Amino acid sequence: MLEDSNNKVKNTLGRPVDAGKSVAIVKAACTEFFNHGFAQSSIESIAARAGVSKVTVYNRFGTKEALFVAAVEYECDSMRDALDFTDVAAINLRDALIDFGVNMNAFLDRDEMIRFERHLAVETEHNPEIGRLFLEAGPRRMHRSLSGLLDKAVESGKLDIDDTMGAAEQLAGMIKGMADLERRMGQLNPKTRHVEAHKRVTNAVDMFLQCYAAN
Amino acid sequence: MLEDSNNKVKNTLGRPVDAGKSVAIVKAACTEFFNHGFAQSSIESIAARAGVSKVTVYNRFGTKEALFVAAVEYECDSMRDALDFTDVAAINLRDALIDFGVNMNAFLDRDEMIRFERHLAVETEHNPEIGRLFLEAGPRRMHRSLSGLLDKAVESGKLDIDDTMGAAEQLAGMIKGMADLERRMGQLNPKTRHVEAHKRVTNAVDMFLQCYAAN
DNA sequence: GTTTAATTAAACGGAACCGTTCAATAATGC
DNA sequence: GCATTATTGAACGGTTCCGTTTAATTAAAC
Repeated sequence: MLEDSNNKVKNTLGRPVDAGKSVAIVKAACTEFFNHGFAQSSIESIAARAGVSKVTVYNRFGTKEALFVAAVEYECDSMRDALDFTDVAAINLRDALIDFGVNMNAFLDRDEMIRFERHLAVETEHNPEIGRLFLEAGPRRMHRSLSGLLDKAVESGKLDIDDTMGAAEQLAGMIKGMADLERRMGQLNPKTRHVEAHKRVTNAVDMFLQCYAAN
Repeated sequence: MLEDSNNKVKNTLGRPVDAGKSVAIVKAACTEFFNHGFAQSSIESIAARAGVSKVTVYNRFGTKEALFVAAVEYECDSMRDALDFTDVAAINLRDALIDFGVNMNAFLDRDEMIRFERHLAVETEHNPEIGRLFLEAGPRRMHRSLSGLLDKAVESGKLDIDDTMGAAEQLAGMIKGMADLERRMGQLNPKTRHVEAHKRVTNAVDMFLQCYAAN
């Protein structure tokens, strides 16, 4: 994903490009950007964190904005990789849905993800494209994944749902509940958040199944 | 809410303080802060927008941070005032809930609110207290309001719900759906968002009633 | 008119940062 | 050795901004 050759013909002459440095820069950029925001992050601190000179950063990425976009893309790639709760090996549907919900919550509950979402949302005001990148890499992917799970349950006669995408949206919405907002506003109790989340998930799944279970 | 006298004994001597200026400053601060973020906003542009000298801003609010807090409080006050969909005079419960959902969605769908939420979430990282202020003034208030509406329906025998706060959370979550995220990431189609929202609300309410309607 | 306090414009010191330039050095192929 | 490219450190010009100071002006009470 990180194209290092800069679209140039591979040079056989001179000092070779150290590919690891681009990765180090992007990782450092993620840390800085998604912990302090775009404007608050300086290229120099990113370079320092990456163990690289500022000039190298500019040589590889051109501008601060381009580096930010690269950081977003990198983070989205990580999301894509980490977002495979699809292979739920649960025996019954209820357990599968609860599993999905608990995993989803745990995924969203990580500090990195919270901060990433916060700062990304602000930067979409300057560059809407990165908002689309994020949604495609994460939420929409997860939405389709849950919808697919429901599709299978419909096919096997366990559920009776017309619009599985809509139903998946309902379930995901209930699973998030108010915690989504409380989390983003930094008001989720670290001690009780996991217990509360589990309760919220089971309640949501049970309510959901009560409605959509096939007669 | 805006205390202008600075805890001093009212002066009868000298030039009197122009109370309108504090309001103008806070309003200008809201515009700047919640459109460009804290760090990107300069005291000088706020002062200019308020038609006031920079020194006056510092005389009244002391620091940039204090001004930001004042702006958040002002915005939260506005929220409190605007957040009265309580008096739903709908005849049947379904209409009342749909009304509530549509109003809530319209409230959240305003550009000012979207930007306010975005920038506030980022600033909670530096100052968690403002996150609490926001949640109390807005979301939690609305949550209790919806829960109260459900309570009445339970009392009058229309609904059968043990945990009305939990149920209200479920309904609100479904009403938000994915749109909440899409909106924050700047990917909600301006042309279809209202229609989609209405459909999402009615579907959520119907699903909700199907589950919790008293036998 | 005099006194008192609020307000202003202008300027300042200090800091931070972006993006560039330049000379020096490092790592490769020949 | 030489040629070539990557990389570095240091410095620079330009900009922006914070928070303060100063001298001048304004609006009220007396």
